[in-house]
Amino acid sequence: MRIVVVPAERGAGTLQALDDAGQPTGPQEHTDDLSAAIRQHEADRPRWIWADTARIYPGLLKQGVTVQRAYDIGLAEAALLGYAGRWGEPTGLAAIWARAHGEEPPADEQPTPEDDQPRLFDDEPTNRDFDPLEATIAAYQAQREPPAQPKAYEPTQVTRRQLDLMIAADSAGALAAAEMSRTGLPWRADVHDQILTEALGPRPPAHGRPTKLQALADEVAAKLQTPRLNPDSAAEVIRAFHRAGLPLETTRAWELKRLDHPAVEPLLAYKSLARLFTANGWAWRDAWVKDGRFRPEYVAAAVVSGRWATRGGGALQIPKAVRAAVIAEPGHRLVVADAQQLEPRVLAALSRDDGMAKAAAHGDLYAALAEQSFRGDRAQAKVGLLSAMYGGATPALATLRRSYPAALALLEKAATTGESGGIVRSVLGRTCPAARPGWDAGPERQAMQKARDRGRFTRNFVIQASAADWAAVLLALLRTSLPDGAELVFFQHDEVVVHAPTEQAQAAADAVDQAAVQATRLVLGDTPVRLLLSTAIVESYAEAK
DNA sequence: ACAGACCGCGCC
DNA sequence: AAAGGGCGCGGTCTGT
Repeated sequence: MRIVVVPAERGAGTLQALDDAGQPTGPQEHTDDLSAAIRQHEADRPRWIWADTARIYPGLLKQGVTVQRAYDIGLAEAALLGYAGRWGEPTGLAAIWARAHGEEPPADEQPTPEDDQPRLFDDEPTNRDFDPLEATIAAYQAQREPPAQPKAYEPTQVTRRQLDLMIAADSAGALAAAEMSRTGLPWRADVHDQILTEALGPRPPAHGRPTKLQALADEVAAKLQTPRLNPDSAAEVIRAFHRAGLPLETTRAWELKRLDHPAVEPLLAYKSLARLFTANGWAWRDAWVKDGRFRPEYVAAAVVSGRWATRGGGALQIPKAVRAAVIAEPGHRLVVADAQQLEPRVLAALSRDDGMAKAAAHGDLYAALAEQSFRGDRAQAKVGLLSAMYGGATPALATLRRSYPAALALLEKAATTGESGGIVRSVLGRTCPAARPGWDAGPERQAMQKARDRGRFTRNFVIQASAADWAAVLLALLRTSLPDGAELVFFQHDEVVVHAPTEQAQAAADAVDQAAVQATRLVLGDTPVRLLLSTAIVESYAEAK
């Protein structure tokens, strides 16, 4: 069963059931208390169809209402327009929302009548009779039609089933994102404080530097014989090293490491601690940790590759150094599960490269590659393959091309497609943005540079986006299969953390394993490649891996 | 004084 | 071993 939801002001709204064909069935239901109405219907486990989960669901959660299944018209639209090669086109969706709330839609989101391309919102009226429920239903129905194909280029065949799986996973992801933003990641302020104090010294007064940081800054200044040197200023640091007779283009850590100078070691130590202090120090905690939980705002499918983003708190970059502060609450455990070597395994499955699939059929893909082709040199195999997926060049590249021709051909085809302005897709049909007209304009050198840049992007996109497909499906499956009391508290590209009552932790870990098996089958089909998840049941996040 | 570009680094 | 993909954030730098 499907029910369309259109919220109105002050918690009111309208519901309309749809049949399997997407046609309205039964009467419209107007309610002053949308949360209560949804709570009541949720007993039948409908799929809720609405314009924008991120704008509707947090309010429901606040009222204590959770739902199992949703269809997010906005995410579906982004996916379908992208698939049709029409990334970023303005559509009628914002207008539906705005008009439902009595607002004028922003000018840049108003449909452009002179655009003669078929729209997903063909019939959106511009008069005052506008009916947001009708428009929402029309948008949903339009999305059930087969999507248009891009005229210029069709990179891979994707079935409607695959697109629908992507939309379902994105929609479930949006639910999970709202839930996780509300739940938050358990965070022990006292443990965090110990970590900071040990590394930096006691918390300094506002605008002050911690003692250990100041000591390192002084040491760097002394060893470069530059009083009052600001180690945060790249320009000052470079000038100081030049005065010392040492060449330096940038202040990146790897470049500094090549220099033989007594200031290098304290400078690197300063950079590392300064990063901890500014990015995850006391001020960060004041801003983001409340009542024992770190609550960032998660945004599902926000990246063009389908990866999630977060806003605020840098939740996808929690450094290893502070993960010890993530501790399960009393009577609970953290189930930390991460997909090992996800991207190379996805490459092996997508390319159906026999040799690489063989290496990916067991535990350590890089070690197997090393045995097969690199005289046991695992580091060379790993760096070589990662570099090939990112568009770098290593001595290992020639060997990889010879030993794993299908895998390398997939990457190189994606790269050349991008270089010539084409688009590429993930396994479920997530499509990279089209090159803008004139994207490679300019002098030849510059044009070549832009082509190479786009080639590296599309080369990586097919892998990163397909890995994101897999992870999104995994999360969608896991979200509804966790045991009672277990909650998703963190998701980071290829890793999930579940907070569960101790007696349910093993069941939660089993649910993760099952979700991974199912996600592999749904996304990658019949493949010898194993997508391994390591699950650890721990008290502290730092104990995992 | 402020805004936006750029850098560098954390995570994947 | 090379310095390749994606992101968010806090710092400096630059232009107004």
